[in-house]
Amino acid sequence: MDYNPALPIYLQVMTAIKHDIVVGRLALGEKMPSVRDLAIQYTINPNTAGRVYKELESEGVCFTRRGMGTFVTEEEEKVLQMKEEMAGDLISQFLGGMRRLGISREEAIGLVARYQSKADADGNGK
Amino acid sequence: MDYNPALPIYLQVMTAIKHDIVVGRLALGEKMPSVRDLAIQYTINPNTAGRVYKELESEGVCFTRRGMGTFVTEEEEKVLQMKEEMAGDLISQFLGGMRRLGISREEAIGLVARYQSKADADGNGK
Amino acid sequence: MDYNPALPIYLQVMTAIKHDIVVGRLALGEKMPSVRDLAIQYTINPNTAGRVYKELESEGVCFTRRGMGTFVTEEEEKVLQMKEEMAGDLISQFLGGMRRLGISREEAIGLVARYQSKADADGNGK
Amino acid sequence: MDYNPALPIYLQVMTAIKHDIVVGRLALGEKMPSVRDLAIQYTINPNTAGRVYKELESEGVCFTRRGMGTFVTEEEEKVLQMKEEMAGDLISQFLGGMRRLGISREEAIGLVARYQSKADADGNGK
DNA sequence: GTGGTCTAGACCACT
DNA sequence: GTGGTCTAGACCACC
Repeated sequence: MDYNPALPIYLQVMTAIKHDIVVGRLALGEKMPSVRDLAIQYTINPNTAGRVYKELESEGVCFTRRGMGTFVTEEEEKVLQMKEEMAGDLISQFLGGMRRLGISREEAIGLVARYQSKADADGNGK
Repeated sequence: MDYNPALPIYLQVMTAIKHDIVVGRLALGEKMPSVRDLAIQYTINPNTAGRVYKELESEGVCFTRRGMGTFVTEEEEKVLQMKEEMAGDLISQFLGGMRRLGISREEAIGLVARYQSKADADGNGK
Repeated sequence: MDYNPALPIYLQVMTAIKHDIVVGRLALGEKMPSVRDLAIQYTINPNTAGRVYKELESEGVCFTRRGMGTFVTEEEEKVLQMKEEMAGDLISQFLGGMRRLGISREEAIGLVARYQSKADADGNGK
Repeated sequence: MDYNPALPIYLQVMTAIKHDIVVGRLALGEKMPSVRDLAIQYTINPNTAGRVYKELESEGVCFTRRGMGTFVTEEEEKVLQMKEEMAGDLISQFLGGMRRLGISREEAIGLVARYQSKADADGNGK
């Protein structure tokens, strides 16, 4: 994983973990890596890893049991909410960019519906 | 303007200028700031500013006359092409993010159509 | 190498390298000197050497891999095209000079066919 | 007229004048501009203009009569010789360039015979 | 005044 | 080690 130096690393790791939960790579209630393992896995400082879990817990994304470890929340509701929030961020960013290009929401929707990526459109990679 | 350290400054300035052209803040054929003024305006080195214009020219976005200055292209066609390209990039990035959340294009379109920004919900029209 | 002050150095070095490729002193796909070595070899600034490679790459003459180096293109087609282009430039310049002397293309061809260099006439084969 | 800083100006002016003679813009025996007028015409120093005539005279291209001025040679033979010499230089330079591209004289002749300039070949200027 | 080129020296990311 | 970017400051040619 490579980090955007403009953003705090702990935020970027939080986002990556939320992704894992939303798409099911981390199941509801599943045990998450130890702080030390998380630090190794993301090549970050153990202190930073600890902060990641602390912030995620404050958002209700996970909870910790002393001596047991950290676990993904068991509330499906919460996961749906996360998904909506992350999707909302994407949409907001997308519509903002389109607006800056002078493109309305309706036009944007039409464009998304018709969108063909370059790779799809033509058969060659160049 | 604050720069994303993950991207070359000259690319970010190029994008900002393209935006200005696409939305008409810079008109077709209009004289653009001198290399030195651009450097001041974006707080970059005159060399970097020169590179911005050179790269933009190689993309056909502007043209330059020695001793006269740099000018926005006079081909409206080119501006439309730029707009499409920039919109395409936004869509690609948007759909990629949604796919990573496990959301299909069709679902994404539905979400965009129903999307209400926080600001809108609060009654803030801006 | 001594440079013609009337032409940008980077263009002259580009031409020299293209010559090397066209006549096979630099083979298809072969690794080219590093930017720093090129700078030493041609007694130019590393920045200028980098520009040479960048411009050559934009012409499709070479390609570059980060951390690996710069390599001659692997497309023989491209080399043939370069050769034709460089020959075309020579011919254009030659015919232009002849025309300025009031000599037609047909006459020029006849002169070339009968041409004996001073060195040849003296029996010097080089 | 713009001068190539790599070559002495007086040589460049000499070449320009020889051109004028070879193509007949300056006729056999015609009076040439005074040293002062030549200096103005080519925006060079009068000393340099004097040197131009001195060198041309030493080559037999012109002759001077005290109190009368400088005149183009009256020997048609000489003009032919100049033309041949200048054409020979062009041919030598041309064949040298071709040889450096690995192209023989015979091939070069074929290319010249078939040569179509870009402008001639296609009807558009771009 | 305009853009174009060059040098010097620095820091970065990738291998 | 590789190329890529950026700054600083200089000189040039053109208008």
